[in-house]
Amino acid sequence: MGLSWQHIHADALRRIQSREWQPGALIPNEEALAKELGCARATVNRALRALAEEGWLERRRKAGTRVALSPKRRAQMAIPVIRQEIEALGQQFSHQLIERVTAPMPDRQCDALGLPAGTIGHHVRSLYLADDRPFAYEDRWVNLIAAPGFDSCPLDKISPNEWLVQNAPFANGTLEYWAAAASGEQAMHLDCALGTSVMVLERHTFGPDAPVTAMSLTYAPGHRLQLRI
Amino acid sequence: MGLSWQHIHADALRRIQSREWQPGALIPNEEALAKELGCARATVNRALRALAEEGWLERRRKAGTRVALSPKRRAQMAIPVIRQEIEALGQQFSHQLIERVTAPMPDRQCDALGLPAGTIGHHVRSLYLADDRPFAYEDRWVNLIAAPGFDSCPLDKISPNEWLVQNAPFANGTLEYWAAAASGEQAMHLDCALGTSVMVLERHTFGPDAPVTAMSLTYAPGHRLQLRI
DNA sequence: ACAATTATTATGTATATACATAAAAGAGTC
DNA sequence: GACTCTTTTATGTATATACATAATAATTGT
Repeated sequence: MGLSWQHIHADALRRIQSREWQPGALIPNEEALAKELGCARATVNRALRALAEEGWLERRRKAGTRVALSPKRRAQMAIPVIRQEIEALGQQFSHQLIERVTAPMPDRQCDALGLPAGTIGHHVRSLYLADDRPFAYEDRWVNLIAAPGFDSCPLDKISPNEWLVQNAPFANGTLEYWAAAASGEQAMHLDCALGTSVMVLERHTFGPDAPVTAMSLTYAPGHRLQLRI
Repeated sequence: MGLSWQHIHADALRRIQSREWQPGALIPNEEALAKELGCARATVNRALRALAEEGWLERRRKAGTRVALSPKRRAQMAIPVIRQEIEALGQQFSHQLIERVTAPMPDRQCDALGLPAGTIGHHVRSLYLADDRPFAYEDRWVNLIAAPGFDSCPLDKISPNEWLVQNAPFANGTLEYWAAAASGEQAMHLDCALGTSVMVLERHTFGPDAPVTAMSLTYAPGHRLQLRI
């Protein structure tokens, strides 16, 4: 067998990084590369397609393949699942239910989820702990249409997030982070001073048919969001 | 021709989201699916591989393909290039050089970049503006070995980041966000009160041969980091 | 000169075939 | 049972071939 597509991938990446293929320049076409490297065109295609997905190359039919001008590379992040975040740190995960109640959803959440104002939802506030120290404070509204049974599920052993992951269909969503000053409620539960700088994650989740949940997660001070490139 | 891999992809995704294929369950193998759907195994492979990359499926040789238990899907983020961030908001990008000096790099940056303590670097502090309002404050150390000429490049028209993107080879790096209270220096340049909650991005960039730069970027209050899933 | 049409071409995809490889399952041994 | 070794098997990859498609380049018509 000839070369693997990973070889071609590595070789092409080397040429890009060494500037043998300059930013913006056209590179040889698949057929030429295949001939030069002694493999099939499909193999070259596989390698170049991967490089394009990684942001190193830009490909267009007929126009050819060129090195990305500004390597607008993407960082990838595993969507945070708190239990895993905590266990990855070698700490003990636990959670506490603070309050749960079925009530009309605030306008802000209705808007974000695309639901009519005043839609009834289930509101859950809870606290996640790592080694019994506060890790994050969660404020969540759940659309009972998309997640029937959520209002009557036990939330002592399993966290709201885990119940939803297991029981509600999930298609896509949004994720947004910002820095905020801890509110009184947040400061109390996270065991920090009022106004401490904390990271907030707001997430909206949509199922294939209906919006599922709007969640805001306030991390304890010092939390870091790491992305790998 | 038979079905396209996008068709298979969409059909499989539908089965996952409708829970016809339950989380954790094994799905039929490629050959069976190819036969059922009336296409070649390679086509099924392409579709399932894509779904695995997106986090919906977990595949292992011989063990087969199963629906991801917790769909630990990945969010993707374009690595922030400030000019683009600002121009995407429809605002005018500009930047101001605050100070540049060649000096021994602090231990913290040397450690992070894997350079011996006391390595000489070029230190640049600058401010990015959107419509002439402060957008972010940048504090950057550059390894002159990896980016020769950086200490003598003009930084009035072009920003440090842009110069480096165009002139220094770039292989990989790290990206880390957290919430902090604005320091006096940061508050002054970002035109906010001391201690205001701000988002900080720290980024380390490595070339194929040597570390390139350690950067810390403090965003003006209110900045939001949006990720798409 | 300019618009509309056609030809060309690089990438994109589908297919059959063959073999590689990892990991599970089974067989055999102590 | 615990341990090897072998077999089986689903995914992973490489290949040749054929055709699809989009975008450019060339050509034609006015």
